[in-house]
Amino acid sequence: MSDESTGLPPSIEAAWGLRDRPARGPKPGLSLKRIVAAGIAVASAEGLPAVSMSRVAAEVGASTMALYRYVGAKDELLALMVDAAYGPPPQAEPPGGDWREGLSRWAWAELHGVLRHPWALRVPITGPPVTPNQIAWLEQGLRCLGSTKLAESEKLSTILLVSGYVLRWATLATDLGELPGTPGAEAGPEADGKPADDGTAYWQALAKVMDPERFPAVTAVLKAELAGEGSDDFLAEFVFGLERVLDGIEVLVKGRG
Amino acid sequence: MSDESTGLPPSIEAAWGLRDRPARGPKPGLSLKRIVAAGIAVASAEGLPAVSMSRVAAEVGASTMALYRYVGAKDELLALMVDAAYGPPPQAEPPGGDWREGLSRWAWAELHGVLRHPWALRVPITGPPVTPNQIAWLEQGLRCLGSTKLAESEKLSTILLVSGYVLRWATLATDLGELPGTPGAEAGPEADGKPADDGTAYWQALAKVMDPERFPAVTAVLKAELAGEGSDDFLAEFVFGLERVLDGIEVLVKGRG
DNA sequence: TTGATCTGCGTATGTGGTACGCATAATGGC
DNA sequence: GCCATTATGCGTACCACATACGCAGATCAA
Repeated sequence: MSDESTGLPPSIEAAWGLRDRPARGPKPGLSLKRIVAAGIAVASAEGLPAVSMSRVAAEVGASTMALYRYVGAKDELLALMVDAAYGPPPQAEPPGGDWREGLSRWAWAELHGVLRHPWALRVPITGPPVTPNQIAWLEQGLRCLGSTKLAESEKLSTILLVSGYVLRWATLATDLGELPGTPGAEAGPEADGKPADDGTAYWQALAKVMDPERFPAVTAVLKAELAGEGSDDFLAEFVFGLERVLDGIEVLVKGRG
Repeated sequence: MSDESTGLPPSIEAAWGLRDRPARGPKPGLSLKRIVAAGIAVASAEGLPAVSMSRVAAEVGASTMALYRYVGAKDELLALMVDAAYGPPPQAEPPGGDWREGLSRWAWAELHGVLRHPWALRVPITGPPVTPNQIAWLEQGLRCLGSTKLAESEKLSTILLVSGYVLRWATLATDLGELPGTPGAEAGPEADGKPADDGTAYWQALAKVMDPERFPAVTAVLKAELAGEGSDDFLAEFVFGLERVLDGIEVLVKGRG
């Protein structure tokens, strides 16, 4: 039952620093790190769809199949890319500090991370987090709650809640084209003839297909958005939701304090 | 500038009921509805990866290319599948009712929807919602907030917040294998020799790769999870986060009078 | 009836993930 | 120092899949 097999793919174990290089055999000409870095370079420059095994292999100057000595499948490469894109989490507040301040910082750091690597938002989720940096982020988040009296499972749910908000918001924001740096596949933001999308294209399209009488509430929002309320500082909308989440957590924490 | 082009794909416009059938030409032998239903059938029975254009075509007794008379690309088919899976939203509370009660119902309905169609969680997001049912869900959610004094953009953020929580939670829960009905691609939950995953496999794997001294907070959560706290009723964890979200919103709503 | 128009779909193309197996390189044991 | 052992790089497939293109036949306006 408790033997040493983790059930995790070898490349993930390698990312954890397990799996020392075997004694016999030729030295590896590549490294996981280089491959992952190449994948990130491609994704950053040309978007996630451009990341194919052969494209990444070309980037490191190897053949396609050489990569499979380092990762078991493309999914693993993508997972490792996301992990590397996150990088190590920001340092924790001194223990005993304000949990709200800490979680807020943590959320902002995650936001900045995914905005620097928008492609990471498009990587299909294949399972719960198992890579070192992701776990390290989780660790930092949980530590922020160390001074509270929440149960362990509640802390986990709380972190999940905050992180979920950040990722969802970032995804929608990049979807709406309100942010730079999300090349769909090939072209830059305004490489074609059309003017750069200012984020209203979505609402305009909606206005044309929607019956205002059937959808009065959506119509009201739509009008407000087209009138430009709040779009002058799109981060203000992020702050709004984040404060809501933290308020909700605070209600609970104080109730236990 | 405001001509009649929506910029949306024809199949999406068709889902909105625009685009009457042209007068000339043979009658279509298929329909969007049938194609989408076939896609859902395949996804439900064999998982999202099994949904290929040829597989869906076989399901409706047509050739692969016939589908392209109805949808412009596979992405559109997936979007329409998700829309159909959501279906119409639950009926709104009588106007003026309690917003919290309404939003809570709304969140539960969404949860039940995605648990009935777990594959929908795996459909890659390609843009903001533009399909009729998705907009209808948005409408219902916004209406719940009709009795509050929130600004329009705040209402939108609020709905995004709640929906984001539901979807993230459902995704993680299905990832952990705690739920039935998520066939990865081919096999049922326990088709191979191994016993059905009770949801602890993830935590056990983590325990083996993680250094407890570097990750004390994660280790604490892990121990609690392995000890079985809360896993007896996995929906309790959903409730926890949902109540946090609603509490946070309530703080704001009450602050506005 | 005739021609415009639209449908179903056969064919073909390109791309991408990945199984398999061989030649080659490094190492440990003798 | 020689050889069995063990890894590595990678060439060669294979297969699945999305989708461009174009033709034949159906359908209806005139």
